[in-house]
Amino acid sequence: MKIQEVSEKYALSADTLRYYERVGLIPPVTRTLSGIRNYSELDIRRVEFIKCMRSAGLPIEVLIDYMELVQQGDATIGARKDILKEQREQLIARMSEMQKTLDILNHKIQVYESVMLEAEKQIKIEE
Amino acid sequence: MKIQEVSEKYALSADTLRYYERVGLIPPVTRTLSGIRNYSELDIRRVEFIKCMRSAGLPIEVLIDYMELVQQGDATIGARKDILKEQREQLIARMSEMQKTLDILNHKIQVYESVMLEAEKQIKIEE
DNA sequence: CTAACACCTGGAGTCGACTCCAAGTCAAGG
DNA sequence: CCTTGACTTGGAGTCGACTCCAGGTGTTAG
Repeated sequence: MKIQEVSEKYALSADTLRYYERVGLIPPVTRTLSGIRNYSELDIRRVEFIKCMRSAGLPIEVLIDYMELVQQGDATIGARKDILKEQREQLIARMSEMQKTLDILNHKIQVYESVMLEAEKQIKIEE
Repeated sequence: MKIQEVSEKYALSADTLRYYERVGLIPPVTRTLSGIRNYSELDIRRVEFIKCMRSAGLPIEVLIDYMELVQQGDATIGARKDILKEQREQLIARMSEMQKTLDILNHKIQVYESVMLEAEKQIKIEE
């Protein structure tokens, strides 16, 4: 799979895919003889994983550290688990912040809605 | 309430509070005669609201637009509601992305955990 | 009255995460 | 063979959201 296909499939720009590889978020992708990226199944699974983690806001630096450990093999499983657990806690914290905000948004929208209904009634009375 | 107290109470730096005011996220704060910010109840409620919205990732630009409408009075209630509804949709979308990621994190952590348990057993057998 | 410390402003700097560009190479159709 | 369009690299630029700084003013404890 060439870079543009991957880009389209995962809604990540080709520039972003190259950037991810450059900074070590994704290990070097398979290439054709002439040097063009040719994403393998494994490369694509990595892109998918990184996209998912990024979309939840995990910082690039943390993911670089994690992917480095993955490259180093099974001896690093403990360290990897620690990273993921830490990120899970932070993710849960962010989600609960967001839930609070969502509740407030819902409440405000509801208030606006009823204010608008009142205003409409008022107009009807005046008619 | 002086800026430092507000800063401590809401865990926002004094610089950030001034920045929010400068860009219009918060309308000009009450001042003492000598020009020092003296946050009123209302000012503080605004800080609280903005902090909450920002912590859920609502963009500053959107919040500036919203706060501008708030300043313009009741005629803008419809427009405000539209903004909030739009932001609510985006928030829900982000949260569901995060839930997916959380599921994957949980799964990965669980796999690592069982891999580590297996390794331990292996060591026991070898002993 | 002065030292020390919080506050002020305008503007510049930083940081994370891309995003764009120039200048060159490669692949496929006519 | 030549053109056209996708690919390559290294490096610079952008964007959102702060964060810091210099140079000055206000305030309060001793």
